[in-house]
Amino acid sequence: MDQVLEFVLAVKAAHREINRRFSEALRPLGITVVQAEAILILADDQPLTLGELGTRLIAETGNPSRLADRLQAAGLIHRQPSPHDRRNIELTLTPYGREMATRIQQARQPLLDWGRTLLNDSQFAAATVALHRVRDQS
Amino acid sequence: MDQVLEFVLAVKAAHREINRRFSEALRPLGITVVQAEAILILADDQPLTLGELGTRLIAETGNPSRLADRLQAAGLIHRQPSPHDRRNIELTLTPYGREMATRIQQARQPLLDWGRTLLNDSQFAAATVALHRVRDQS
DNA sequence: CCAATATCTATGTCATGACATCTAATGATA
DNA sequence: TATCATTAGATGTCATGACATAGATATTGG
Repeated sequence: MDQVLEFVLAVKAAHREINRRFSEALRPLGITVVQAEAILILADDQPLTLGELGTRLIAETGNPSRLADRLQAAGLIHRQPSPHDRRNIELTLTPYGREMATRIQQARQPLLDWGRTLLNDSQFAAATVALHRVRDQS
Repeated sequence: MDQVLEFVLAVKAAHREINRRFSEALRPLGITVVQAEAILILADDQPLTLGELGTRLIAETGNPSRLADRLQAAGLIHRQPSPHDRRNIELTLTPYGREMATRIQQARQPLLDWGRTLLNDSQFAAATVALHRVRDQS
């Protein structure tokens, strides 16, 4: 088969498998993969606006309004209009959200350890560079 | 950042970019990426049951019943219970579906050409092997 | 042959991505 | 200043993935 097509299928399959494993690890926490990613992003850098969060989630279009709805409903984040520009909504973690961030990291660690057994350093570096080419080279 | 995490993010970003470009190329045809993949799979190997199609689409769980609904509603496929085992539904392309397969391949070709400029043969091979590791190495 | 089990598909639900459109708030320009 | 354009977010719609469950059909074991 065409080499490019094989690569594309491999990207798709790897993405699925990664999400499947992460989702499984998160099941005891009662949150989804995307919700976990959002919480970790906020734990690392607060406050963020909805648009900034969307960019970091690599969700290109639209804004994660509804994702924020669910995180807020679950008591994980606060949502507050910025005093400087009331169009901006600033998101911050609640105490429960910060606790959840810790639990997510704990749940994720075995996956990262597993991942590290798959490839050696130079293989990871090469694969990551190759994947970045898809986005960067316009 | 952790090397595994970088790799994971790169997989996600590459997958998004690939889908974005393919979706854009397909817009004139009025079908989605997954619909196009299903049609190409059927064009290559008919008839297929829903389960077999699901496997080839790398959609691990569930079955693409609703995808088939839409393809059928669009006049692209036929859906017929297998005479040997009436639990199986055999999918085949209609003449319109076969014509669509050709148009999809034409729309996809520029993307494959673009893809080939991103990496050389050995880079593609190495990246594909690395990605397969994620699925194969349990 | 019958009952239990397994398999395949359909369907309901939820979260998400992509897209379009709408509103509120801000900024820019005549 | 008044109007228009821009920006951020909210919301509606559709297709999909993941998951659970139900119904129809086959298979298997007694």
